[in-house]
Amino acid sequence: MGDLSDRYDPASVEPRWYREWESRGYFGADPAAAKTPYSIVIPPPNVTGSLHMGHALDNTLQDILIRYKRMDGANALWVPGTDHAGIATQYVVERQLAAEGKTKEDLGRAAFLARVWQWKAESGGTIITQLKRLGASCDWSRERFTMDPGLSAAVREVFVRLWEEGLIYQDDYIVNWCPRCQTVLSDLEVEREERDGEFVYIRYGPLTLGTVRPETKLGDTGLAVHPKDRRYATYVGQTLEVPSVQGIVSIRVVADEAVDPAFGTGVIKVTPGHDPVDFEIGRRHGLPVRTVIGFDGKMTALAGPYAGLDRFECRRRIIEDMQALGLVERIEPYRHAVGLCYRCKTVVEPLVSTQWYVNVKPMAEVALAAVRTRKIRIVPRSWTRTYEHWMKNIRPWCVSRQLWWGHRIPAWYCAADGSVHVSRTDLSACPDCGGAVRQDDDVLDTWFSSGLWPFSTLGWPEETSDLAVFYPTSVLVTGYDILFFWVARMAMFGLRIMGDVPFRDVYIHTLVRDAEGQKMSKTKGNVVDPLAFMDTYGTDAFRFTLGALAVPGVRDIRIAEDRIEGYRNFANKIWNAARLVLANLEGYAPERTRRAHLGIADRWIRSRLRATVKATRRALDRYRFNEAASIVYQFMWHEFCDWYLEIAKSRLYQMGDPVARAAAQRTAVEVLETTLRLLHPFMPFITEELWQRLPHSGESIMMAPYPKPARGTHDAAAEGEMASVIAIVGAIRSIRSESRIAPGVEVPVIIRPADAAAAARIGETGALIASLARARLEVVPGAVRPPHSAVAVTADAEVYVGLAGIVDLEAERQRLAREIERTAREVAQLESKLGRAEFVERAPAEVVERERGRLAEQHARHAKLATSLGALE
RNA sequence: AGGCGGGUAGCUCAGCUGGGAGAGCGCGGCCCUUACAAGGCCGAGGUCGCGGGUUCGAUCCCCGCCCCGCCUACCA
Repeated sequence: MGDLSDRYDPASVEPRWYREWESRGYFGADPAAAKTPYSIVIPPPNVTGSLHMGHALDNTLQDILIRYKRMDGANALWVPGTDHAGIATQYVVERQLAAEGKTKEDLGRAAFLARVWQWKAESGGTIITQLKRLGASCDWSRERFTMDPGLSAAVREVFVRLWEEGLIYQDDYIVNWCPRCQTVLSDLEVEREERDGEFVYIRYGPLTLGTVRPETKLGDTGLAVHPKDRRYATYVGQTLEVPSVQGIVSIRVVADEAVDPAFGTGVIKVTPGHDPVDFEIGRRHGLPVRTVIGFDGKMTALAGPYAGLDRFECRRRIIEDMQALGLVERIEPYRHAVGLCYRCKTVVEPLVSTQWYVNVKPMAEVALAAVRTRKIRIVPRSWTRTYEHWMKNIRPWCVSRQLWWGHRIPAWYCAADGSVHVSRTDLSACPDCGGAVRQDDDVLDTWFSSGLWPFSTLGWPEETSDLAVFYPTSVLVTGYDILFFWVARMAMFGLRIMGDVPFRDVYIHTLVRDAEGQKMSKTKGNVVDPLAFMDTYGTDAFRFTLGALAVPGVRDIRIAEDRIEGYRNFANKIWNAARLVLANLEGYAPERTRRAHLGIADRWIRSRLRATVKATRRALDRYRFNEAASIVYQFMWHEFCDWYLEIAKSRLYQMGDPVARAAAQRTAVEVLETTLRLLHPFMPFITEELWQRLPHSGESIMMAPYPKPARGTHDAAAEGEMASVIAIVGAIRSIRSESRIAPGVEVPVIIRPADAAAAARIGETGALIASLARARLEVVPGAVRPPHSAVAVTADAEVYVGLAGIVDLEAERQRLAREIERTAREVAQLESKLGRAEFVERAPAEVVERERGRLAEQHARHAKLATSLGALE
């Protein structure tokens, strides 16, 4: 085939094959198929988002697994889909409106939602197209969206059930409020950031206390000290009349364990309306909530003269006013953590309001047990601790959001009798009194619907065959950043609703950082676009890079461009190896060759292939993507290309010896074809393109069987002989290189085998050695070093390279001296080790034996080299 | 504060149950040898953070320390 260019051009191959696979229906799974099910649900990306590095890694790994299992005979299903991403999507559309000078209130709820749906229609296809570009073999006929009718029905069903079971309830509680987004945030949605602030010591009559939030003083309804703090015992229970910016105020002193007597003055002010700890203290002691900061982040009417001020402006003003009144004892600089909205980074305001909660505690216990009993296996296992810690300390999950985009809470309020009704169907009248009802304005936290993803996508609450066959899913692949947000919630919901784990394995991978190890973010401007990498280096090279970087561990990986370039070169290497093979297939007739015709190299590469197949499968089975990648890489490049093809070339060109040629052809084709299948999950496109051109059976590599270790191909003898060849050839090449012998010049070489067995081996492989080392070879048992020759010693031979007229005596002396020194060090080390009685007595016999063998070998080597050096004169 | 993880070749990192220190890139030398210069061959380069301990033997296990990350947290 002379029509292959000498460079692999991904752009001309990739789109063609993806279309082909898709149109032939290879991605689809059939629940009725009589095969072992293997299923994955995609972590749904934001519907209006675009592919970033994290997605690329996540989905490449999933595709590797699903392609591997599909080839390996499983009924493989990969369910794709997208998430409505409530707050994120709403935020984007709100910004679009702002650019037009409008707000969502200007549009009203219905029109705003229409606008979001429109935006979804416009941009929702982007990420799907990009996933296809990546080669993701998802079953697109099963694509889902969290706000599809079916999935919305699942959300409502779960909400109602949990309500009926008393696990969902409403509560007046202190929440994390984002004054900018105008919504409550779950604890997980609040980011912590260290900031410099001021610690202000304020006088409260006889007591002094420190605070970083003096403006909340206006909402104080108590003071608290530790119950065992003797300093303040006399004040506990008293109501103090203290001067303040609002005149004399009455304030009660309570004793509470939450106070740390060693911090500050040991006295705290209690502001139940604006601090979570204070809220709890207030509840314990019956202190009233006094809300002085509103949902807009401004001071309320209760703040008296400060009403209407921004909370931070109020802080400055109140400090000044207190200083004027002599109420400030001192101010110290103070660094502390503030809570920020994960979306817009606005400082979160703790506020009391009515919200919907899920009592996750009982579900968490079950989900915790599932991991402990290994019904869910977390890989790598180190994440189980983190998971356990979180599950054990879990608090009620606030699920209502004051947003418009999302699943509206299925609760209706009756204006007439004040009753609340949670219902599977929309209500138009109060079931109790028939009065008018109004649905709750809020929507559910995005993670509520994604928590149902493993079963809602398979059709639940309908009893579908998909659900019966593919649930629980086989593995969930995701980054550690959403272990709590998502993985833990799926575990809880799956066990509660389905009565079974949502997935058997969870493979947690790391995050992708830039080359400097920085987290990628739009604001930092260091976001690298995976599409650009695919354009420049090809999708296969990019995927292979991600696979090779996917180390089991918690250390984040850096995307390094030179690495991708290296694997681009790898793709090119494969391409050219295939070119060589394809160009020499004329008259290929595998049925006419027999095992007996196979040469050493043929047997060797087949034996190595077997080991490679075994190791690759083992690595993939354990989610060691990097190992699998490196094993195949090593084999393909450094064994198949560097040695086998180099050796096979001469036979492939040898039209005069059809038997030898056929054996080489057959081996080259079979090994290459198998390696392509082995590589396919990592590099789907190039492997398909080449596989199609090679002799093969079946219509596509992606539906061909994944290689299994071929029986009868393990060949210790051939591996031993090739190891000997490689060592001798390496020794000769090394001498050639150091002695500056031009590559074209043939050198005379005399080989002295170490023993009869070695002589036999080298007798078999002599011609091979000669051609690989460009040598005129003589095998002479008991040979002495000829004059003007350089010497090398391998495990089973002494090698004399004749350098008459070329050899530089002094250079050779130095080379030998270095070699001898190295060997002597080795010998000394081994001798001291073996000289210790404890080692010989207590180490396992095989270890001692191996060390003895090595010593003998090095000893002999040392002696031979020393002799040679002596003979140099 | 607690938890987790990292410190191995110039750079980025592997090193799975303790027993010969590896890869890629980079670097130096020689080669455009008809599959591939996105290539071939040869080579240099490491006190495995520091100090103890366990062990016949430690990059690996234990303790302490020094740096660097990350996550969780109601010290106002």
